[in-house]
Formats: sequence, C-alpha cells, structure tokens
Amino acid sequence: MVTIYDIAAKAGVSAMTVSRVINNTGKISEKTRAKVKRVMEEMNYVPNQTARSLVLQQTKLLFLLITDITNPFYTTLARGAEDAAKKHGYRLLFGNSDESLEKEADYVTTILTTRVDGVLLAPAGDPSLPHLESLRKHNVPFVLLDREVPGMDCDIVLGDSKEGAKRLVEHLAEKGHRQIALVNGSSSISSARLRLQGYKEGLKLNELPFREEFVFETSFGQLGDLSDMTAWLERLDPMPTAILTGNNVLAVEAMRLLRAKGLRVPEDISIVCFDDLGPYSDVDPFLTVAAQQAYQFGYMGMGMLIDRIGERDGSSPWKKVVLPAELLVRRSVKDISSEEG
Amino acid sequence: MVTIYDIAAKAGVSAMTVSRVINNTGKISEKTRAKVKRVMEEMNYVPNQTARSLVLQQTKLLFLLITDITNPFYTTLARGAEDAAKKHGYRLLFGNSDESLEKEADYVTTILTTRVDGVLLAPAGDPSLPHLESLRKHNVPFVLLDREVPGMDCDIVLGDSKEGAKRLVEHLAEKGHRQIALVNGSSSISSARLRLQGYKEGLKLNELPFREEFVFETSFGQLGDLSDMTAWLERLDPMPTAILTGNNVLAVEAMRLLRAKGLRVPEDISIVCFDDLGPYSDVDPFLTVAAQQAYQFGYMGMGMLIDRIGERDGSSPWKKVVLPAELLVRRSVKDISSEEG
DNA sequence: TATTTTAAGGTTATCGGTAACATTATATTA
DNA sequence: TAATATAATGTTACCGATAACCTTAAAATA
Repeated sequence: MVTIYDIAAKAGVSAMTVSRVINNTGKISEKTRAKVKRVMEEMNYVPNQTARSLVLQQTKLLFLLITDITNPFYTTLARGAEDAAKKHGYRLLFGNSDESLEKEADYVTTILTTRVDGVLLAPAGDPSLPHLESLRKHNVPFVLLDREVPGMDCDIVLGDSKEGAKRLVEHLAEKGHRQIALVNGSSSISSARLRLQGYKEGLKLNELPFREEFVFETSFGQLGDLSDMTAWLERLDPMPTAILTGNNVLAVEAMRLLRAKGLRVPEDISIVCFDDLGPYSDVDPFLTVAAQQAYQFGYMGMGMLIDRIGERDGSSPWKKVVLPAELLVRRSVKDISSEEG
Repeated sequence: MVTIYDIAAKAGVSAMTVSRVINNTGKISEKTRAKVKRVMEEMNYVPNQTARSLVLQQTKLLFLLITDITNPFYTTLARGAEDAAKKHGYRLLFGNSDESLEKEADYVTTILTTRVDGVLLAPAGDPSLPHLESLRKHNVPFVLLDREVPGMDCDIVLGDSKEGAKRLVEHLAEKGHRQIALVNGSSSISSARLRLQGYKEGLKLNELPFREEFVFETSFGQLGDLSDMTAWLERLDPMPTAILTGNNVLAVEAMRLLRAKGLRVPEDISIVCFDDLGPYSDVDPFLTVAAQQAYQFGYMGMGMLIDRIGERDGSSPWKKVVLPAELLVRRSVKDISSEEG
C-alpha cells in the first residue's frame, strides 16, 4: 500500500513535506504542493488513518451504539443522529448490541481501540455500568439514550416512560378495560421499570387492582421462542381483555402469539404499546401506541455529544432531556365499556 | 492511557513479555503470566488496536454499508451479516449511505482510511462504479448486495427481481386488474431495471399493453415530498386499479399519498410491492408482497466476503448468488375479476 | 563432564504517520 | 555590509504494538 514515503520519494521531497501538503499545515511553496498533489493522485494515495490515529490520538469519527437495529425506534433515532453528526462534519459508525451485554462489551472494546471521538449509546441495561465506566475512564465522551444507568452521571436523552405508560392504561380504562396485562422488558432496564410504574399508577388512578401475575417480564428484543409467554398467558384467570407491551417489538411478538392461539385483535383482545412502528404504521394504521420522538432522540443526543466533545476542559453540568410520548389512537383497542357494568 | 510499557514496568518485565501474555504466544512461565495479568487488571489495561492494526496490517473489522437504515429489508439483512461476522470472529461496523452517492463516497473514504479487512455493500447505483474501483484498487475485498454495477466483476448476492416483479403482476392480473401502474426506484439501479423488466413481462404474459406513462420513477428512499408522485397519479387516465411499487418504502409512500387523496386500499385501489415490511407485517398482515430473504442476503454475503478475505492469493472465480423472492398474498389486493369482462 | 536443547525472556526494528526541533537559503533590516 | 528574520524544507523521535532475532540459564543428552 502506498505511504507518504512512497509519495515523498517519487516527488523528491521529505515525508514531512507530504504530510504538510495533506494536512494543509506549515509553509509549502505552490510548486512543491502541486507536485506532491500530482504524485498523490498518480499513486492513488489514501492516508492511513490507523497510523494517524496512533500519533494524534483522535479520529473525527463518532459511534452510535443501539440495541436493536431492526427496531424502527432505533433506526429512526439513527437517522436523527446521522443528520446531526453530518451537520457538524463528523462521520458516524454504527453498532448493534442486540440487547446483549456481551456484544455491548465487544463494541466498547471496538470503540476504545478505534479511538472514536465520542459515543452515543443506548445501554443494554443497568449492568452496562462497567462499560460506561470504562468509557469514562478512558476519557471517551458519551451520551446515553433512552435508558438511565444507576450510578452513572452523564448527559442523557430520555422518553417520558412513566407518563406514556400511564396514558396508555388510562386509554384502555376509558374503553372499559379492567383486566389489563403488561408484557414488559427486563427490569434491569430503567425505561422498563418506569413503564411498570406508569402502568401501576394508571391502574390506581382507575381504581383497578395491581396483580403481580398480570405482568410478564422478558427481553425488549426479538424473542424467537414464544413458549414462555404463551404459558404465562394460559395461566391467567380471568384472561386479560387488553395487553400493554413495553415496546413495539413486544407488541409484535404478542400479536404473533395471539394469532397463533386463534385470538383476533381487537375483537377478542385489545393491544397497545410503547413506541410506534416507524413509517410502516402509515401502511395500515392499526396499533394504538405511545409514540416517542425517535428522530429527536438521535438528533438531540448527537448535538449534546458534539457539544461535550467541543468542551475544552471545564465540564459543564450533565444535561438531561426528557421527551414526551404522544398517544396515537388507532384500531387495536376495542371499546367494551357498554358490555358490562 | 495505559500501554504495555506501563504494564511491563510495573510487572518488572519487558513489553514483549506483556505482548506475549496478551496474545498467548511464545513461552511464558506461569508465574510471570499471572503477575502480568494481575498488573493488567490493576491498571485497567485495554490493548490499543490502532497500534496493533498498524503493525499487523489488519483490523479484524468488517464494514457493512447499506442504503437505508430505516428499511427493514436492510436492517434484517444487517442482522444476518452481523451473525455471520460474529461466527467468524470479526467485528462489524455499519454505515448508511441513504441512497446518496456523496454519502457513499464519504463512507468509502472512511473504509479506506480505517483499513477494514473487507466490505459488504449495497451500492447506491450504477454511478457507484468509481467507488468500487477505488476499493478494488486498494485491495479491499468486497461483496455487493442487491444491486449489480455494470463494469464491475465481483462477488454478489442478488434477489430475483425480474421474476418477483413478474409474479406480482401476474397475481394482480389474476385478480382482474388490467390497469397496473409501477412506482419504481431509479433506473440507474440494476434491481429497479430488472423489476421494470419483470413488470413488462408480466403485462405481456397477460396480454396487457405496456404504457410508458403508467411508470413513475423516483428514489427507493424516503421521499418526504409527495407532490411529484401526486401530480403523476392525477395525470393518469384511466386511473390504475392497482399499483406495484419497486420496494417497500415506495409502497409506504404510495399508501400515504392515496390516503391523502381519500382513496382506500384495497377498496378503491390495490397495491403490491417488492420486499416485505419486516417483522411488522406480523402485526397486521396487510400488504401483499414479493418478500426477499433479507437475512440470507446478509448472512450469505458475509460468508462470501469472509471466504474471499481468507483466500491467500489465487482468486477463485467471482461468485454470484441469486435468491428467489416469495409471493405473500395478504389483503391489499381487491379481486375485481367479476366486476367487468 | 562437555555439549546440545530448550524454556523463558529481552532487544531492536518497524508499521505510517506527525510534532518539535533543526537547517538552509533568501529577503529584510539595522 | 553584517545581523536578523522568514520561507521552505529536512531530521529525529515517538505514538503502541509485534515480528524477528538474540541472550541466558537450566535441563537433557552424548
């Protein structure tokens, strides 16, 4: 592969002169500059960022780590992050942790070794703490997305999970539902905990009892095997008339399960969830959801990250942004208020 | 930042010994190994992959460049690529070119300077040729996805676009549709050209005339502004009874447009498209599609890439895989065969 | 016992750049 | 004219790791 030394030799100058031409630093005569540039073109020279990073200890690369690349919430978020990064002249790399701590750890290693200038990430959960501490220890600026990690003070963009879940429950209650189940993500994830809390508050507000067995906890990611959830649902007595799921992926999984059991939505059972389905809700607006401003998560988070990177030394106080969720009423809830008492 | 020299000094050995412990090479006494490991733990040592890459001339990083990160076809593909990469001990970085040549060029630069070991990419279109030539020139192995680029011989994974489009048209014809419009991606993209061809063949097979004005060409990506497409649709006389779109995104855009015009699907107009909507089709199976094996695109493509990287020198012939598309009949097509002749 | 192996570890050069500090001419100023 | 500034370029050291070669002491063999 062509190096500055090859260029230097062919152009009859020193490597340092080539470096100066590349970086537009120092004083170079127009003649020399032209010659060096010509030789670089001729030889198809591409700077070796690896070598450069090693000596400069920085890149102009930013990293976005999300937990589910097939989830429209995160891909829309990614678009926002990308747009903001581009606006500030940064390049963006993506990683997908798949809600897995191990994969997250791998990416943290990649992040540290790739020497990116900053990281925007949705942590897998509370146990991500050591990963964040590692970033902090190595002076890699980062901004958290969607999930708080107890024990870590940092910049963060959150959705209003509690309020959103509460509103969904209230909506169901208004439609006459009194047996409302919750399918939620892992309680090691702050947003899942808040959604559970919002669910409880929503019940209380409508004088509905909270029942432990009506809550099913699983992963926010793709499930594959639905047998646990099926078993849970079959255990319930009475059957819920409505299910609230902690995110869009779980709504999809729940629908799949219900279909497999021959239950129709919303005729036999209603369903609502957190997070919209992205542009695909437009195809057939079916699912009633608490939609989050996914694009804004990415756009604002990236802005905060770049601000933080720009800071010379004095660290301004940590910023925390909470974005509200919007209730979008569609067709997945049946009004049963007239059916009984 | 802690380096092997810091570790070496504290452990009272040479840097080389530390390196040997890290990489499990050479002969090291158990005692020394234990001591070095302990010091590494104590000092929170993280190997500097940048330095390592520089000397080893390889990064163990692969790159996946897709054209639309919000498109479930590509995100599902990404999952497949990720799984295959992981299986072979590679790390994967993602980029999103957004169907834009400029962004693609940026990523090619990033790819070259980051010295990744190989690239899996869906090119933005025929004009991507120089980008591919650049990769080829710098000996970066790559595998193309979904789209051929005339003038470039290389490994590639394709869908059977022509056959898929033909089948969709035939399906519409079977349901009595005789006025079938096509909303397609740019003709500078090979898959769009093949889908147009399949559309024509489907028409011919059913003795339907091909009419230039029934084809609307736009971008495969998110449109935002629908005015051009609206104007096109309003010009048509007679109105089509069905629309075939070249991909899922365009189907969503078309649905959005139709809804804005107060047209119901499928009551007033039918719609079918290439590519499924990912897991979200399960929520409410609505759109009839020619589904591609998105996961396989990524998984097989990545396998081919890693094989190619593994090749010492002798280059085996270029491989071309064509994956069939499957017709999934759902509810977005109305049967109008009884309505007239 | 003398010689050869081997285990365990150290030294040096290098990957491709760039910062910091020379080194030249030539131009400017005293 | 001598002294000083400046433009243009070169030299050297280093970023953090590893390959290739070298050294030493203990173990195995002749």
